[in-house]
Amino acid sequence: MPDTPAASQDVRYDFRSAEPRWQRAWDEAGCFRVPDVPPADARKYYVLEMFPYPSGKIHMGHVRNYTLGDVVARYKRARGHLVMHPMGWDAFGLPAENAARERGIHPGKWTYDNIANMRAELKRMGLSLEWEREFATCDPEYYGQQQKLFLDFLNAGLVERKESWVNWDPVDGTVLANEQVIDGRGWRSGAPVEKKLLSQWFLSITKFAPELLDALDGLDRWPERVRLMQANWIGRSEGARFRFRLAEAVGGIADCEVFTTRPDTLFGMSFLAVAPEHPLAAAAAARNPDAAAFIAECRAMGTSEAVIEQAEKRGFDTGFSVAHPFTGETYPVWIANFVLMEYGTGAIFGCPGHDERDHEFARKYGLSIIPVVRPHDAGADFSVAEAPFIGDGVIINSRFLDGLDVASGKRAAIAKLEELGAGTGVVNWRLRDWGVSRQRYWGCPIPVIHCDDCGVVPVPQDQLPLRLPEDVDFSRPGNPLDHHPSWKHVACPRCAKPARRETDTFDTFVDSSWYFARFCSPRADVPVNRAAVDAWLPVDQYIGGIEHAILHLLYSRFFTRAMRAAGHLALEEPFAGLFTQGMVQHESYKGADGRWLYPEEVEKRADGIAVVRGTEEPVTVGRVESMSKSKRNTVDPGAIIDRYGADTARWFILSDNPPERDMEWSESGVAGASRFIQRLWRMAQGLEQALVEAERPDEAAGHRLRQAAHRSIAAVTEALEGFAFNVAVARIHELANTIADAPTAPLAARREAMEILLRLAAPMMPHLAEEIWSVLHPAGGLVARLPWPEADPALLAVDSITLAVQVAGKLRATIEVPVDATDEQVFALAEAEPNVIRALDGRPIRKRIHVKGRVVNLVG
RNA sequence: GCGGUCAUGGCGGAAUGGUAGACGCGCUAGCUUGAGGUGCUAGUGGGGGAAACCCCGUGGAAGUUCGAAUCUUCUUGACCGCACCA
Repeated sequence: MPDTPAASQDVRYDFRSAEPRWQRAWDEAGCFRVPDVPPADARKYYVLEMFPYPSGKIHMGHVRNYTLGDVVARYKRARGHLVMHPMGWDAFGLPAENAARERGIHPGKWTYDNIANMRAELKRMGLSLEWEREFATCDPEYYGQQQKLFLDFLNAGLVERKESWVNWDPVDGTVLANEQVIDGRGWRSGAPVEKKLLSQWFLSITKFAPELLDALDGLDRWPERVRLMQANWIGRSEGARFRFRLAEAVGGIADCEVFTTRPDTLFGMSFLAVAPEHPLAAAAAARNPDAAAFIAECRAMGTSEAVIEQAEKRGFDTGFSVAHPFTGETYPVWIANFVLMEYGTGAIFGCPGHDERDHEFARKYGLSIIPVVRPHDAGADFSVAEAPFIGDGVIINSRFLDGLDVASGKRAAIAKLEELGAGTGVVNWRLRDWGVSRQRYWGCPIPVIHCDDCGVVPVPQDQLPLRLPEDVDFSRPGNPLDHHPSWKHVACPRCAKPARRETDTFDTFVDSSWYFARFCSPRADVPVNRAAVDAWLPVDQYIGGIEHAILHLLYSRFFTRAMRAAGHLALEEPFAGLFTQGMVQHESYKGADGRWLYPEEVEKRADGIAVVRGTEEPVTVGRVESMSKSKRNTVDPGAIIDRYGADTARWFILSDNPPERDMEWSESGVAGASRFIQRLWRMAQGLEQALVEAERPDEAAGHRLRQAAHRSIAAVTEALEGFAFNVAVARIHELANTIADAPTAPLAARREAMEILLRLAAPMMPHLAEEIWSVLHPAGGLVARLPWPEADPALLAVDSITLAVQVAGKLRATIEVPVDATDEQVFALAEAEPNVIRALDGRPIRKRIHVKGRVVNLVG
């Protein structure tokens, strides 16, 4: 619509006053509140975005994540669902302790101050969140319930205490996660990391390994690649587990068990290798200082250095030997750095002819390489001397296996092993139990007490929550809980003798493994109110970053099953639908001296040259990459909302590209979104007045406008259903263009089209929708309460359509035909088109194709 | 190495096997407005043509089909995940 004089461009939409006003209105009307236990006839819908870590400020990734979730929540609400959309904080973790060490702020104060900041920032986005359900995982009310859950799991036999190898930082006196080990050194202390055997708590996730794998097939609203990543992580493999008898027992060890997926190649064996942590290696070390030195070297390597060393396979010949279960021949036992204690049995038989690692190892140490599988198409020159052969083929040099293919060779070898009582066919899993002990302060205390007489004793239920002490000292390295003067000293609940509290706290992944369930009844004095979780779970749509594709989601799936085993819910899968969003990226900039510059420090001049704002210093524009503080290519959401408003930020972030892909945040893109918001505001001016209709309003144009508006309903609905928010945005742009192009249509039609547009756009730009709606309907309610618009079928019906006419598959013309036109009518029209006649060039038509509503193709 | 995803104008992208490039950004020209981020109109894949139109075009090569961005095979490249998993 061309601007009328009354709606000139000085009419600006004042988002600064409107946005807070509508946020208050939604809040006061309680638009987003739902009961813990919904009415029986309610169509529930649970929308959840991965809750944030309270780092202090929200970033663009949060804006994208929460905007996506909010569109879903608002849309589903309009579709008549009872929508739960809660928010909370993943509030335990190391950064709070770092702040305490570096700046002397208590982790609790640091965390809650950050939460207050970020809550205010999120509220400015106008998200349809139910803040009444908010909690932080560091609230004792939350972690106390987590402690109860842990004790329930302990009772249910899902918790174990066992020794495990950890990355140990000898300077900080703490265990490091793999990602905290950089080049073999502690990320904070810089000290070489050691492998250390510690007694730790484990959750028995492996008990559910088959179920966790099989259930992936049913998660049909999860991205395929996430399911694949989980399947790989769980890592099921079929093979055989069997024993080699040692030629001579050492240190009381008489045999050595191995796991293999290739029992068919057993006759190609040339050595046996064990991990440096294997008992046989220890036995060798006890007799031979050189073996001990080799093992110590492997251990000092740490987990991360192993990556650097991965090319080099190293081994140590123990001098022990084992007997082949089929032939009785003896083979040497090596300690090898490439054998993992954690996988299988920590021991393998080496078959250099048909395994790359074994091949490399055998060549390095001059061990024999025997071919036992020959490719089906092998020529006379077949050899495994240079490279191993991994594929399928015919088994050779293998006595009773000769002539079989690989698959039947495996079966035959396993049958023989079982017959000999040497071993058995097994399924092996890559997944390991989940070690949850962390030697840290800012985490949920593990509620057990160690008593010299009674062993491990659970903290009694009436003493939960077991709170963290407030008075802790961060000036010393190590775990403040451990060196707290009094906290860990307690009487044993069972025998009343002096005992010690567990001073480890939980891995923070534990906190986030059940928060989605807690949201259903966040104030309950049990972990979850059964009626609430039965009604609300599963989460219908979960939205978050792909970086959590494995651990967080797998742990949550495990927790759901563990909670079921403990009787807290009846569910198998926590997240029925999962959407993984892409990252937010930005150009990076460097000044003349190579320093990184923030986007706001850079000015792009009209001549296309970038300079440091206010100077002549040239700026190098770098790659578009994920926003990171180190590269300073970040944009502060708060600043964007200050300048453009929340609706603009939301609209741009949705419009740029499909949400699963990485997006580029660009200044021009935001400016464009802002212009569109202002344009809609201008277009709405005057529509509220009961103006005298323009002379002779164009009823036909009005009808066409109405048809377009009602078709938009179907188009936008389809786009939103498919998470194609960028397409939904495009459809709304089209409708706006159509309205603007119909200035002669009757006011009522233009107003109806505008109202439809607003309601379709409302999930994405909720404030502007309310603002315009309130002008058009001064006494009307909130758009947030309106149902989704419904298209009038009469307006969707069309009486004629445009058909493409092809000649031999090439477009030559378009024709207008009645929708119910017969083939004969369509062909007659098509063949009369001058351009079609010319393209046929006098050739008779050999074939006529008419696909109703789509195309006509004539082949001459 | 194994597994997976993707490839369309200057850019982001759209397209149930049926008019490729919707919509936006950017750009060009004109008109307006007026000095701090405007508004309007027209155009904008490449080539040819005054025009009507024609030819080419969805990383590359082949195939299936009346018809392929879409399906199949091969190939190239980018990205992601796992990675000594026996």
